[in-house]
Formats: sequence, C-alpha cells, structure tokens
Amino acid sequence: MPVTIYDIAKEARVSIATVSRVLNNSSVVSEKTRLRVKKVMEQLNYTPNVIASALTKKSTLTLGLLIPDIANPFFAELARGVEDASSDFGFNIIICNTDYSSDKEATYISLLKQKSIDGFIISSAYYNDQNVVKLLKANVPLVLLGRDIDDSEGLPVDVVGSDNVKGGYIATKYLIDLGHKNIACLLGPPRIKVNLEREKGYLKAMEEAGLKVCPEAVGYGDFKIDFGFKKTLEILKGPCKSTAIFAANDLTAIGAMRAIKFLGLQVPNDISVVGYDNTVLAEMVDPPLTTVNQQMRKMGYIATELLIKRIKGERGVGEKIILDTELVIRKSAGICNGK
Amino acid sequence: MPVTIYDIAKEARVSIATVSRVLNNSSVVSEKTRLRVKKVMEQLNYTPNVIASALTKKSTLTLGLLIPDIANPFFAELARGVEDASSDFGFNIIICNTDYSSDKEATYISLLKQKSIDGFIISSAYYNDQNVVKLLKANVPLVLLGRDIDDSEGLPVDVVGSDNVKGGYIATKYLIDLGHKNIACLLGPPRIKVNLEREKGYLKAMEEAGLKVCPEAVGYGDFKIDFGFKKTLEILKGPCKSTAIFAANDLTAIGAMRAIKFLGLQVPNDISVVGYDNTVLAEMVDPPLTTVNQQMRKMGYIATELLIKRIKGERGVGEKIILDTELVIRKSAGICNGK
DNA sequence: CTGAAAGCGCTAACAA
DNA sequence: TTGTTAGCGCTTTCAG
Repeated sequence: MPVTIYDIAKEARVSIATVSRVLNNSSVVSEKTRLRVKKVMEQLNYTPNVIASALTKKSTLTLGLLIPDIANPFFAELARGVEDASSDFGFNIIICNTDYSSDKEATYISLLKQKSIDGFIISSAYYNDQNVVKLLKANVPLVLLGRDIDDSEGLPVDVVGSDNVKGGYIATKYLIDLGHKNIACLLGPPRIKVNLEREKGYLKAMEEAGLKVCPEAVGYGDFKIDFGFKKTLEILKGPCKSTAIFAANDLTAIGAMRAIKFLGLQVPNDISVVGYDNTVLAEMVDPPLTTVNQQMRKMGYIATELLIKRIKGERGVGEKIILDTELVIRKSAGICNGK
Repeated sequence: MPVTIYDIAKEARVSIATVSRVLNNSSVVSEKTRLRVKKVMEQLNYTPNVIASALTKKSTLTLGLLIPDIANPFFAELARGVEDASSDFGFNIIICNTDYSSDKEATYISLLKQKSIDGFIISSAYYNDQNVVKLLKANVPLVLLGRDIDDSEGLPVDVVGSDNVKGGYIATKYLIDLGHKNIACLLGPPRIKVNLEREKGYLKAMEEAGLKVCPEAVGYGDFKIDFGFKKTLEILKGPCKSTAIFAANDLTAIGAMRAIKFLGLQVPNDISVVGYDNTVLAEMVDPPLTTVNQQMRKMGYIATELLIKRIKGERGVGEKIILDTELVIRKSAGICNGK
C-alpha cells in the first residue's frame, strides 16, 4: 500500500539499486538520473522505510536514554539536552525511567537491544553498575551522563559529567567565607559516585579552613525532599550546632529549608542552605536557593554528540568530559550569626 | 554474528517456522518441542530482532510522544504517565519536543512514520492542528493528550483531557467566595483549546455571581512566567482594581506572584492568586500556590492505554475521556481585603 | 554509471 | 504439529 523503492524504480525507469543509491546520496549516480529519481519520489510522495534499511544497515538512528525519573526536573533538563542533540543529528530517543532500580535498568536494556538501537545514554548508573559493564563488554556504544562508574574492569568508557569535587568545594567554601564553622552535609546515595566526589569537595574545604566536621552532621540519603527534611531535623536537634547546610542536590536542600522553617527558624538568618544542580526549583523556593550550577542541558547535548560520533566511528572510546561548575548565589545563605 | 532463529532451529533440530512459532506463543506447537526450543534459546542467549519482525508484522511496539517541552514540569509529568503505561504494556516511547512549533511537529511526525511507530500521543496540538488532521485522514492511530482540536473534519478522535470548564469555574468561584469581585484572568495561547474552556469556566462563575469582568483584566499569553509577570504589572497599574488573579497555568501564576511582590504588595493579603495544573512548582513557591489539580500522570497513563487498545484493534476510535479536576487549596489566595 | 541478485531476520500462508 | 517457501523494503556486492 505505501510506496516503495520498487514503485519509484518503475516510474523512473531505473533499477531499485539506483533508487537506493540516490536515497543514500551515493556519489556514483549521474546527476541526470538522480534528479529524475528525486522528482518521482516527490511526485509519489515517497518516504523511505527506516525499518527495512535498519535490517541490513544495522542502524536505526535511535538512541536509548536511561534515567531514573523524567518527572525529576534534573533529569528532565538532561533529557532536553539529549533530545536537542538527537534531533540536530537526525536521531530520535527512547526514554526509559528506571526508578533507581538495576532490574528495571536491565530489562530496558535488553528490550532496547532487541530494537537495535544504535547506542545508550545512561544517567542511572551506580558506581559499579553491572548492566553498564556488560554493555561495555559487548562493545555496545554508550556514554555515561552525569554519572560515572568505578569499576569498568579496564574497559574504556565515555563519560560526560561535571566537576563534583569542585562543586562541593565552592559550595562549602562559600559558607565558610560567610563565617560558618559548623557546616552540615547532606548527600545522596553513596552508590552514586558524584556524592562521594561532592563530599570530597566538602571535606577539602573544611580541612583547608581548619574546621572539623561533626560526624552526626554528615549523612547519605536518597536525593529526595523528605530525606532533607528529616535529616535536617535530626541534625538541628543533635549536638552539632550547625549553622549551615550543604545539600548535594536541590531537592534535599529544599527539604532542609522546610525543616528549618518547621522548627520556627529562618533561612538564611538562622541557618544557611546551599543546594546543588540549579534546577528550576531553585529559583522558585523561598528564599531562592543558592546552589551549584550544573549545566544539565549542555551535558545532555554533549553526551549525545559524543555518542553519535562514536556510533559513526569518528572517534575512539574512553573520553571523559567534565564541564565546569559554578555557584549561583541567591538568598538562602547568609552571614553566620551563630557562634 | 548475533544468534538468529536459524541458529536456534539448527541446534533444536526444527525449522525456523517452529522457532518463530514459539517466539510468538503460537498455540500449535507441541509442549515438547516448545520446551526444547526454549532451552536452546536460553543456551545460545538468543534475543529476537524486533526490527526484522517489524518488517513483516508492521508493528514496532514503539509509540511517539509529541510534547512542546519535556523540561516543562507539566509535560514531564504527562510523559511519566505515558512511559509508565508503555512500559506496562511492553511498548517504548520516543519523545519529541516541538517547542510549540507546527513545523517541528510536522517534521517529527514524518520522521516517526518512517520509523514505523505504532501510534502517536500528541500533547502539542492546536485547536485546528493540520498535522493531526492529516494523521487522522491517513488513519494513523493517535490520541490527543491534554489537548483537543476543534475541527477534525468529521473524523473521530480519541481525546484524554480534563474538565477545563469546571477547572476555570471552581478556581474563580473559590475567589468569589473569598469575597473578591474584581478578578483578573490570565490565559495561555487561544490557539490551545483548553484556554478557551478555562476562560469559559471563569466567565460562567463571574456571571453567576453577578460580577462584571473588566476587559483589561483578561488576557491571552504564552503560558510562561514572563507573561504572568508583565500582564500582572499591567493589570495592577490599570483601571481594573483587581484583587485576585486566576491564571490558566502554574507558571503564569508564579509570574503573577512575582509581579505582585515586585510592586511591594503581598500574596495573598493584597492580591490573591490561583493557578492551574498543580505541578511540583506549586508547592515550592512562596506562598504555596492554590491551584487546580489536573491528574497529569493519570491522564498520560490512560491516554496510552487507550492508544494501545486501539492499535491492538480492541476498540474503535472517537472516545473522549475527561478526568475530573479539583482545587488544591494552599496559601496563595485569601479573603478579600480590598473594596 | 547502472542493473541483477543475494541477503538482513523474521512472519505467514500453504503443504505435508 | 511441523516444514517449505515466499516475501517485508532496502542495501550491497559483483558484473557489465
């Protein structure tokens, strides 16, 4: 029913091979026949069948994006960058929500492989993600986005991320410069490597300033509002006398702010808060959140570019691109009024 | 290189037809051979090639989702519902950001058709979207999500949305009950039908209460923060003496709140604001936004279910599912203190 | 520069 | 219940 290269061939009085050649911009076709064929294609309103070509060419012009949750503004922003690049380079993307589950991740991976996608962009990886290692071993094109793994068993991986150590450092340093000495640190899951790095930055700043960190004021969580809320309550009621909090993402920071208000205290007058990511939420909350900016959209874009180049064989594998990170100063952190 | 049904067939000592049959759970295979074939599949770690089967079956188990912008929390939430349902039913989804451009929409549609996707979920439609009409005419399975078109030229369309007239009505009625008489109304683009409906609800409530609407206090915009900000400035400086604002989405409402604060006024003490959608942002802003809840995730899920049923031929076309809508009362609207 | 023909991996009659 | 055999729409040698 739909028009195929056979129809075009017949109408243009050439073989299907020739039609295929003009379809693929093969240079060996004479200008004259190329024009003729193109004209017929227009006339018959021909549209090539990607599925059929995929069967032989083994290329679907489709990429898979694995993220924990598209409803989380951080990942939505990454996804936008990924889709922008895909679109610019003629690819499409299939989005999968893994909900932080390795099993779901594995299921999606196997499904997408059956669909012969050309490569994966993975934002859901843990530091020793076995799914990723398997893909690497199978030599499937992939790039890690905003995540890194520790143990790739010597296999080279492409990674696009940002400077998390620096991020943790500048956030903490900023609080220190405001006079804070007891600074709490709320991290995400330790299975996600960025948290270790952000903690490292935090510790570095503290150490440099000769400040000691109160063990009860440092904790790992799940990147969600509720964790920020509960942990902050715990910390503020505990022995640490924290006057400032560095949170490893905006959601946790927002939870912290709510806890502070809940206790009848003020941000930043009583307690200062600095977040991480600079999602849309940061400028929505009250007071607007001072936070470390990750260039999420750009990260997504670059990761996709990288992957596509890899797919096209334009480059080898094993590149690490680390984007810069900077502090966006809003109103949630102020001069230390405590002791 | 990868293992095919031929390898399985040889190893299991059956024909490829039989292998294909067990792959498709055809009932005519004897339990014995089925088991044998399955075992071989496991042993050889076989994974079927969806592309190849798609070529004959004309089914890719892939859906296309057209939205303006995944970075907008409203659409991200819809997308999550869509992906959840897709995943539950064994489908995947390709997400496309149209940026409110009919041209981009058309480009994506043609690309996805080339990829033989099974159907479209469209959240980017205008009230007379020609792209949609064309798809309808071509009898391509599709469902409109959170959007409706006016002129489908007599062709039946599936629509999943929510009760916008009611939404506009209850938001306005709530403000009226709080004693407000001069209520402004900030809408989205009139090309998007929901805005006409929300306006209708607004007008209905006003009329019922015997209130007259001040023409300068009603305006169409683009659903963005900036519009809410500017239009509110204009209204508050104008002749209308508005003491309350109903905005047709949360972003516009947030812009309105910013304008109010910018003028040194307070929300809700001086001016009340009610939004629409109940995105994450609503609970983030200060004060938390009273807003009309649309069950976005559910809408996305149901729309996808509907589409999949349609694809499987389990039902006809032309269904309209309208989810209920309700007011989520937070802190951005209060008793009228003005005249 | 162009055409013939053999697949890509799987499905679906049709036979057996 | 199972096998044989044409395709699905396109790409890609290999000849010419």
